[in-house]
Amino acid sequence: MKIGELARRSGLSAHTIRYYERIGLLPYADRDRSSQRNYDASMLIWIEFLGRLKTAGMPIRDMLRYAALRERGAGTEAERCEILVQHRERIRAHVADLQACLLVLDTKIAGYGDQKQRTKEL
Amino acid sequence: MKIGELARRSGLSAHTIRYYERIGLLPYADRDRSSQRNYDASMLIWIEFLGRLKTAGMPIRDMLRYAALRERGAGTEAERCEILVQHRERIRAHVADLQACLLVLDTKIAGYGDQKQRTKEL
DNA sequence: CCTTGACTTCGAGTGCGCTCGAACTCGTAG
DNA sequence: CTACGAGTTCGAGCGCACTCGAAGTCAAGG
Repeated sequence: MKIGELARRSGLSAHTIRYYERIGLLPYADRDRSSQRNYDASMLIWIEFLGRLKTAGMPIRDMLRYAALRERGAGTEAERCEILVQHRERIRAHVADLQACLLVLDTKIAGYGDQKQRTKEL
Repeated sequence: MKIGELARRSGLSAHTIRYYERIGLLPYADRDRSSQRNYDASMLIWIEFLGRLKTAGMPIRDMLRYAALRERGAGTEAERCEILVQHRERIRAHVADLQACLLVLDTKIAGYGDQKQRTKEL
């Protein structure tokens, strides 16, 4: 698979894929005789996982640590796991924050609703 | 209250408070004879609410729309309410995304746990 | 042979949300 | 009187995560 197809299938732009390779988030891809990157389907899995981490708010520098350990392969599992566990805690905290915000918004919106109600009643 | 105290009590830096005023997120503050800003406690409430919106991931441009309507006062309630309702939906969607990420992470972490288990057993 | 279009590298530019520093003015305490 | 600390304005700089454009290469189709 060339970069264009990977882009289409992953939802990233080709520019972004090259950028991710440049910074080390994606492994350096094999090139064909005319220097074009050639990917196999497993890259989609990795990109999808990166997308999860991104959605989860993980900064790129942490993804880089994870990606680097992944490149090193066996023997790095404990450290990789540690990164994920730490990030899971951050997400949980963030979800709790968001839920607190939802409460505040519900209250505020209910307040506006009351006003509307009173206006109607006039 | 001068800017330093507001900074201490709100958790923002004085630099950030001035920046927020500059862009219109905080109302233009009254100045004393020597051009120093003078705040009353109600500003803390507003800043705290802005903090909620920020935690909730609202971009500054949307906070600005809300702040502008608030400045205009009465008659803007419906529009303000609309902004909050829309943002509440975005937060809900985001929470759902995060929960999906948590599931993926739990699975991944459990996988690493298994490996650790197997290693122990060797 | 020639065009087309997808690829290559490289470096510069963008948008967001601050963050900082320089140079200045005040009001109060010693 | 003077030194200090807290304030002022202004504009520049920063970190993040892309995003884009220029200039070039290459393989396949008409």
